[in-house]
Amino acid sequence: MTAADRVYQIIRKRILDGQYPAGSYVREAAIGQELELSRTPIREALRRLVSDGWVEAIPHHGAQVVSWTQRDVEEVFELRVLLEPQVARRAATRIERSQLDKLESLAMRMEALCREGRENALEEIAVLNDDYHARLMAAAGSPRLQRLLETIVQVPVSRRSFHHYTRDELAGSMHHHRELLRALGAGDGDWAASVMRSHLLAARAAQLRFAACVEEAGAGVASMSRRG
Amino acid sequence: MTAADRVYQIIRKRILDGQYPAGSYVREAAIGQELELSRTPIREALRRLVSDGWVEAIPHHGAQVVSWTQRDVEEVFELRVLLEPQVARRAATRIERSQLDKLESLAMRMEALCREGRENALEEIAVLNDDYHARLMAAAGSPRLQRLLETIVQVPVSRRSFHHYTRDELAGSMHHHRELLRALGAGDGDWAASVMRSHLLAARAAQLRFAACVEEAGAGVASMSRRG
DNA sequence: TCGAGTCGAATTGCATACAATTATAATGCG
DNA sequence: CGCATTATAATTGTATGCAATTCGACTCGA
Repeated sequence: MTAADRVYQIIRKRILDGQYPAGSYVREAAIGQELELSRTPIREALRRLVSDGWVEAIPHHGAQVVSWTQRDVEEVFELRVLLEPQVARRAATRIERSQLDKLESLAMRMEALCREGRENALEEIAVLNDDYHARLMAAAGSPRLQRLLETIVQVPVSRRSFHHYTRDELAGSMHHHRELLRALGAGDGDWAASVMRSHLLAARAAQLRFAACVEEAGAGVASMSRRG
Repeated sequence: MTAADRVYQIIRKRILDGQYPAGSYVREAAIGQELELSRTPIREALRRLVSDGWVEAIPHHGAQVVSWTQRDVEEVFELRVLLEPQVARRAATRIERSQLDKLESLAMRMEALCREGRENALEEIAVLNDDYHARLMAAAGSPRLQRLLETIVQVPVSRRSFHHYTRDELAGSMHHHRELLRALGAGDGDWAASVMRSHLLAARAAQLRFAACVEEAGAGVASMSRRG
């Protein structure tokens, strides 16, 4: 692995974590100095981040971390609703027993964390959930579909719909994982795709509810500041 | 526009034209010398080509032009059948009169070329066809969907399904363009999506037929060379 | 006081030189 | 004669220096 690869992952992680907030500039010289590297590998990493849609390159001015509007979030959901059911459909006729077992184990661990209801259980569930979807994608056996989704679904943690779920919605999500396993086990692509679609539409609904809530609060704050 | 941008377009064009055949290596030094540039902008262009899936970067060895297998072609069709109907669906409720007129003009010119049946009419039709689809995409108003498709649909000319159409299939394709215009004019997303789907499935069928033909010919040649 | 123009600082874009790595081919050994 | 090993050449990976461009602040004029 080259230095540029490492820098790429470091910067991406910082964007995801919110360490580099939306709208801020990622300076080649600053990062190079911090990581004790020249600007060259930093530049390469930034160009990759540009093509992956994480930052926007403004000629001769810098690399700006992209801002996510509600419209962007909706656009991503629209694409996921198109593509991810296809992942499930393909996986249904291709997945092997061992992979299916692994998915089941992940589902079980998520359910356990869900029941437990600890403090930062959500974060752990999110990690397992990512693993679940990644393995499903691998089972689908379509490198292009995988690449497309990988460039799309990655979203800053602050935007993860997971964190806006009610207790019921979280339980429903766990149920989807289970049902998807049954559909996969039955080799039923239509069923699998349908479950995945429901899974995503549920997530979208939760996100929309959250966005409306934020919108209202924002309006409230705005009007208050206007009054003040 | 920077030098790296120009290099990117030059190399991509050469890959499309078959000037850089699949499997060959694109050397930084060679292109730099030819274009009288240093390796730096060449490198940037190559990295972009890698993320766009045109070449494969082999660490410390070079950038290799990707080879398209029949499986790759099928994968691309599968994705297009998912995504492009959505383009049509979105466009149906968003397109404006002026854009619609422009599409109609393009469709007319393609039909004229088709009737004319000149020697290299196919090439001209292909250009107009690309324009038609690009404008439709613009009318859909989804930058992400556009980016996704742009990175997917570009395919070396030698692979364009257009060139494998029978006369009837070409006429059918023209008819699809017309029907899509009617659907868009009616603002009917379902209709538009359905027409686009047919359009793509027809293209896929033509490509499959062509592939089978090549396969057979290849087998024949192979057996002949075995005999010889 | 406001606006236009100009100058300067900051940042990226590109060229060049060097280091690291890998494939290849020659060579020595079994 | 075949295989492993090593040396070499070719290529990419990285560092550094300079050029080009842009943005912002300051000055000058109305």
